Amino acid sequence: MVKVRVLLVDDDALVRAGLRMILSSSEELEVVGEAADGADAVAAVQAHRPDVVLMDIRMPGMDGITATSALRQLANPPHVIVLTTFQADEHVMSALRAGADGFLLKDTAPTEIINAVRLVAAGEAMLSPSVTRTLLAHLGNDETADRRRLAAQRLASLTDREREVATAVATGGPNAEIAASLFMSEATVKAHVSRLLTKLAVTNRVQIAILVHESQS
Amino acid sequence: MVKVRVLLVDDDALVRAGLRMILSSSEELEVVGEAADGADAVAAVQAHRPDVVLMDIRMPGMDGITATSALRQLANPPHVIVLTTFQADEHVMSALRAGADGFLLKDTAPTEIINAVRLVAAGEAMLSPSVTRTLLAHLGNDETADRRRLAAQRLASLTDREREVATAVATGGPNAEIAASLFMSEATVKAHVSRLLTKLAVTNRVQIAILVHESQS
DNA sequence: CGCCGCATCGGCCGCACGGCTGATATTTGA
DNA sequence: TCAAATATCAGCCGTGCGGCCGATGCGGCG
Repeated sequence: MVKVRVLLVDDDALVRAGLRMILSSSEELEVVGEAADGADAVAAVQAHRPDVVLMDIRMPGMDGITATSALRQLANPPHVIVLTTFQADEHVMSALRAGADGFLLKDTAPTEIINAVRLVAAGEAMLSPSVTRTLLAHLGNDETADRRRLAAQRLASLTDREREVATAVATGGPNAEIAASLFMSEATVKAHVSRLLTKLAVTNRVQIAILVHESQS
Repeated sequence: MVKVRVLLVDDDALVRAGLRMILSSSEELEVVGEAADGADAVAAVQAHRPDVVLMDIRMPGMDGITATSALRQLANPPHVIVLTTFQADEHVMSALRAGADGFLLKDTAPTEIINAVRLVAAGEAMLSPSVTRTLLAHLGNDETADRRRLAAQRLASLTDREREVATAVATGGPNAEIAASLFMSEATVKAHVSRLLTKLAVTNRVQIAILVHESQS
């Protein structure tokens, strides 16, 4: 059976040593290299062709997020697990968008880390529970979805024609263009927009556009 | 210590019995009721006020997804874990959008199920690894994400200050307000906006707002 | 029938927007 | 250290935006 090849990326040598200890306790894993920052990581990946990269976020030079993006650009990219102490929400989202297959907090139990590496190597994904929480929140549970519902609700009070004008406004075109696309006079567009502003209780067309876009997010 | 109150929703009595067995092996959990379809589930939730609902997707009558949506509308809604045999991608996404805090496959180990219930009761979230996989795929695959990346890319060519102005423009306020919030003169705001229009290759502030909002979706 | 909501258009007017030109610090980098 | 980029501000000016008033036609409803 071929071992899973792992690369450790962390600016702290102690952390790398600790991880190496943990991972080496599994027969199936093999640490094939280490790197201290993002740039090193890219080079090390090309040199050692690991299956999985354990990546810290906070590093001098190229940070873990950008490094992850860079790695995913490579041919035959490795799977990446982000391993960090904090879970600031933006980090979570940007790491996952950058193409990470895992996001673990450093207080994760050693056996869990090993398990995560094996899963990720097999093409699955693994997140710490609280990270999953953040992800789901961003997906549409909380305020994001509430804002969407609210926007949709306000737009619902409009007539069909008004809503057409609103979506046209949301494309960013000038009134003349909107008039043409909806087969009406520019004066009519202005009349509609005026009514939209009052009905939606906003002060200019930018906010109309925002509402429309929020309702469709 | 107060036990976590659990409600089982599945049209198959055998499955409910099995789950009851599994969960009752934990001291911290207490199955307070069962339901055989979505409508029953809503009624049972109102009757028993569970902390966590284990919800099957495929059920006669109201399915698990709609039931989940319905439950989240309630005051003091319970956490919902979807528990199903298949993991068709649309099911995963719509369940999570409906507000599920967990999504487990029925082949999940009993201890994992118990663990998931405890986590979810504590406000965390828990997904089976392969479900996480699909979720992440949907996060970075979509045309939505492509549009997001494109927008973000265009905004990346801006300077920090310009980006601040852009996000301020995206709030829909007039130039004077933007000037005040960023501690600069209105003339400077106009200068920045003009440069934004050229750099982003758009024709008016509405389109700036759209770009900003797309980049953050 | 008259009333009302909706969609359509026109004109007037003030103001915010956006283009253009040009000027002065400050910071960055070669 | 000097040039380039960036951030700051000013004035001018034309156009689009948005407020306001009013008019017409059309369909539904009591």
